[in-house]
Formats: sequence, structure tokens, C-alpha cells
Amino acid sequence: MDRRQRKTREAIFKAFSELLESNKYEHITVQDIIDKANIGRSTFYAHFETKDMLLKEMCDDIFEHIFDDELCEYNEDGTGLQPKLAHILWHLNEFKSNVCGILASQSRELFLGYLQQNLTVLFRMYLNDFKTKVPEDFLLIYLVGSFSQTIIWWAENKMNLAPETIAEYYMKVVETH
Amino acid sequence: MDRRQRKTREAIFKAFSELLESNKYEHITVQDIIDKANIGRSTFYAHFETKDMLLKEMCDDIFEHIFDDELCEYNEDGTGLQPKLAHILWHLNEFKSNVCGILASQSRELFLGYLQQNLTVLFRMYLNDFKTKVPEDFLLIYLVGSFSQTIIWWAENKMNLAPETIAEYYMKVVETH
DNA sequence: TTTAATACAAAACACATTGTTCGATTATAT
DNA sequence: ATATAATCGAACAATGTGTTTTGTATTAAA
Repeated sequence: MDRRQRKTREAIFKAFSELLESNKYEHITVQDIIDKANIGRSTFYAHFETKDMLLKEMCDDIFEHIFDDELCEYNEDGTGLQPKLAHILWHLNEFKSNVCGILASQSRELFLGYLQQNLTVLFRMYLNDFKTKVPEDFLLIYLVGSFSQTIIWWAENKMNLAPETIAEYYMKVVETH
Repeated sequence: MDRRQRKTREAIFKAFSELLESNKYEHITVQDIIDKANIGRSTFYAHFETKDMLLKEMCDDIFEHIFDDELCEYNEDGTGLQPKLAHILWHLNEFKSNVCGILASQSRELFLGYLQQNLTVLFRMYLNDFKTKVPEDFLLIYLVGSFSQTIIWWAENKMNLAPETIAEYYMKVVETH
């Protein structure tokens, strides 16, 4: 990939990300991004078809990184659900500014869609940890939904608390005693 | 209120609601609504400032009806949380087509905002039912979030199950044993 | 270093959407 | 029947989108 291309792509991501911190996604125009990134109009469209695709590719980047990690610095202790969740939260924290920006926006939907899709796969593996007598699919959306909400809340508070703390809280309210 | 006004307003709501079933909110144009409702452009703007305000007023209507009910047909038995939740679900079911339309759309955010705002007030009154040792605000967003998710799931399944069943499932996974 | 490829900038473009305005027409309430 | 008020329909400026073109500058490879 051409050095110029990478530079431009980075500039667009950066501008977009910064704009997301103070503006709602739907009110950010391509012109805003262009101005902030300091690039030509045609250049933007050479990289991304639309603003939506930009958001999508940004999400792709993030989730690829989070759920595809072979070699990563975070050391999980144990193999249970809780450290797994802490691990995910730790990764999200790496993309703090992006994630907070997206989740604070009116259109978290795309992001949440990705998130919940991945979380569903994860939680399905731990379903046996929960003995509650409700239909499995209900249990699953309950777990995924409440954990997503936890993440949103965490992000709204600028991810102040440690990932481990959040994971601990979550397990406390969720586990069947 | 003039009969014509009511008729127009209804036509707009109806058209909007129908469009929401097959289109994303953000991709519905005022022109689409006008065409479907079969009204003049200026008429639309005589009723609603913007498309956003239309959505807002639609949500206002729904939530006013749900959370302000003095005299309503649904008979709660008991005063606990579970019948209260069933009651809310029963009301949502009244607006089935609207609610499903909005929740299926890419922009449930406004609706969910309203919903969660109201649910927060409700759940705060029942916080003592839950003994878990986590911060209160975390417990609150957890309860509100997981119940919202439950509603979304219910709506995605066309509200097949009875409100009481949903409330029962929810209480089962949520209550501390 | 030279060269060919290509990413970029800048400007102009057609097009769609928005929200407003205005005069003519129609329905409503009394 | 009449005054009132809602609607229609057309035109309007303003803004945003996505494309195209032409010239320039940067890059990777020879």
C-alpha cells in the first residue's frame, strides 16, 4: 500500500474520530471530514464510497483486532467467562476515543450490531454456566444485551473503571447463586 | 382540532410507520412520507418542523400513553415488579406496528432513550429487591439495559409471546436467588 | 537518476433533499 | 351561507452528495 494512501486513510480516520467526539454521526458531513483531514474531496471518495462505509470499515478494523487476537499483550489468568470479558473490555479500551465517540453518537447501531454478533458467539459457549430455566435464546439475548449495556455505560463514563472491575460487577449481577 | 388536521396527522404517522417497516429511518426522506401520505409538501411542514421531530412526537405519543395511565384496561394483580413489567409490555403491544417498526429500524436510539429514561424511574423504586453488592448506578443500568434488550428481542419476534411470559422470563434471569 | 504509474488537489458538475414562501383552492365549523 | 383555516402545488434558495476532469506531485521500480 502506497505511503500516501496510508497517510490519507489515517488522516480520514483521525478526523472522523475527532468529529465523533463532539458531533453526532448523522450531523457530520463528508465536507466536515474533508476539511478536518485536510484532503481533497475526490480523495475521500477514492478511499470510501460513502460516510456509512467509512464507519463500517472503522468498525471492521476494531472488531477484527478484538476478536481475532492470537498474540496480544493482555494476559488472561484462568479460562472462565470473567477473564474473557475483561480481556474484551481491555481491547475496547485501546480504541477508547473511537469507541466512546461511536457509542455516544446517535448511531451506535452498526457498532452494537457487530459487538452483539461477536458476543453472541462467545456467550453461547458459556451457556451451561447458567442454570436458569428460561428458553436458551432468551438467556442468550439477555446476557449479550446486558453486557452490551454495561459497555455503553462504561463508555459513557469515559471508561474510568478498570476492565477487570467491570467484568467483576457484571458477573456479580448475572451469575446464578 | 380540525378534522382535516387530525386526518393529515394520522396519515403522516401511518405513512411514516409503514415506511419504517421496510426502510431505515435515515434513508426515509420527507418526500417519501409526503408521497405515501398523499399530502402536500407545505402541509407536512405545517405539522412537523423536521423528520426528527416527527419521530420524537410519535415517541411522545406512545410513552405518554404507556407511563401516564391512570385508568386503563389492564388489570395488574399484585404490586410487585413483575406485574408492573407485564403491564408495560401489554401497553407496548398496543402500539405493536409502530414499536416493531421503530425497533427494527436503524434508529431505535431515540425510542430506546425514552424507554430507558422511563424504565430507570421505575426500576429505581425496586432497587431494594436486589441485594447484589455492586454500585447502585451499575445495578440500575444493568436492569434497565437487560429489560430493554428483552423488549427488542420480543419485538423482533413480532411480540409473539404473552407479556406475562416475557415478564416471567425476565424476572427469572434477573432475580437474586 | 530516470521513468512510468498513481495518488492527490481543485474546481466544476448534475443531482437530490431540505425547508420556506405564496397564491389559489378546498373543507370546516358555526 | 360565510368567515376561517387547512391544504395544495409550484417555485425557490441553500446545502449536501457523489462524479468527473485536468494538472501536479509523490512514489516505487528500472
